[in-house]
Amino acid sequence: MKGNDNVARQMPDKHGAEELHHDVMTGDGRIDFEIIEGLFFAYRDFISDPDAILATSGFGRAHHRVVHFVNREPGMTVADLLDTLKITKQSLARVLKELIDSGYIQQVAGPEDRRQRKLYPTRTGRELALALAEPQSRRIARAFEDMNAGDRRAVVKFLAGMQNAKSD
Amino acid sequence: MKGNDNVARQMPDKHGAEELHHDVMTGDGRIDFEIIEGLFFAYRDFISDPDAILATSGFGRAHHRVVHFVNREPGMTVADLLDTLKITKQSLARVLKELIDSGYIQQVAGPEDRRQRKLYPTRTGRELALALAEPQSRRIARAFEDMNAGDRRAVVKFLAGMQNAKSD
DNA sequence: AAAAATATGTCAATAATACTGACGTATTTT
DNA sequence: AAAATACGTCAGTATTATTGACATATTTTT
Repeated sequence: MKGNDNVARQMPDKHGAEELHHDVMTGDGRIDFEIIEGLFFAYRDFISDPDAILATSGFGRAHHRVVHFVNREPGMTVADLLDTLKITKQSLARVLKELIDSGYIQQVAGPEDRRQRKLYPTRTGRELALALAEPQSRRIARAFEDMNAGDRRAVVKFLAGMQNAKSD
Repeated sequence: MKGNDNVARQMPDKHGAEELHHDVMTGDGRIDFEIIEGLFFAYRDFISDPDAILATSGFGRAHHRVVHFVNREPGMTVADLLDTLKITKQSLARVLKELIDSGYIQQVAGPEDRRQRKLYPTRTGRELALALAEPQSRRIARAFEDMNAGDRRAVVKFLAGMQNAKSD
């Protein structure tokens, strides 16, 4: 009973007079599709660079994010990381454990508060983070190629403006 | 045998003289961390708006992307969609089927090539796409609030420059 | 007309990332 | 001593994605 019981061939208009939209959705100019789609495609391609590198080492995007932020803020705690990534403790657990077991990150008990695990990158962890950031940075440089300093400031301001207000 | 065999407490520096980086990764100024991180946070918060709406209707991000692009280009085929989303046919299949079964999208056999399934949004599908786009657009408008037309052009150009070259 | 290519669908198995809820342990604060 | 905190872990589940193989309808090529 396999195969292609291709509904469309039998009934191109199944529910009879169901109204279909053949016109492009414009939102009457009230929706900024240019930016919405620009962000989607930009981000899709932006993360494809590190994805290709990660695929060879058996890691995924979650590992990338962890190794990135630990390198950017050495000594950050697990709680800091959870807050930055906005994921749950359980989601982070496996990824972080794998990075520690593979020698990319190490934990050190907090000097004041010994309940905390302060996270630090090893030399290899630093190298990985840089290797992942490099193609992304090249892509960014290419995008800014013939733009001026004001243009760059506009982009930085825009990206900041897109973010939720910091809670702390 | 449960519980917390907290490695960090026993051996804060497990591999002995393993070098840890306590310094912030700067990339010697060769890596554009400001934009890399700006993009990450901006995108993370940008997709959190529709996520909240989708959660109530039992759909996920994949459904969002499909319903969005079908609305933006009614009559697109399955192949078009695969090319836009850069996912596999199998990944798309379930999501598309659910949207069709729920009455958000309909298929019509291609008038010239009857192998093709041309995809069209129903009225409900159009409404969903607009409802999802609205908070995103509001966020974008807020980000552009006190920026001028040139700033906006810079952002558009930047987002375009971040994308891979079109293959066709 | 037969063969090949194309567009799509489907089955099976699997992986990565994420979630909720509950509970355990070490440590610090009250 | 009790409560709160930081972290880890177990169990179960959901979503999104993957690869590979194969089926069907249709169109194009030979």
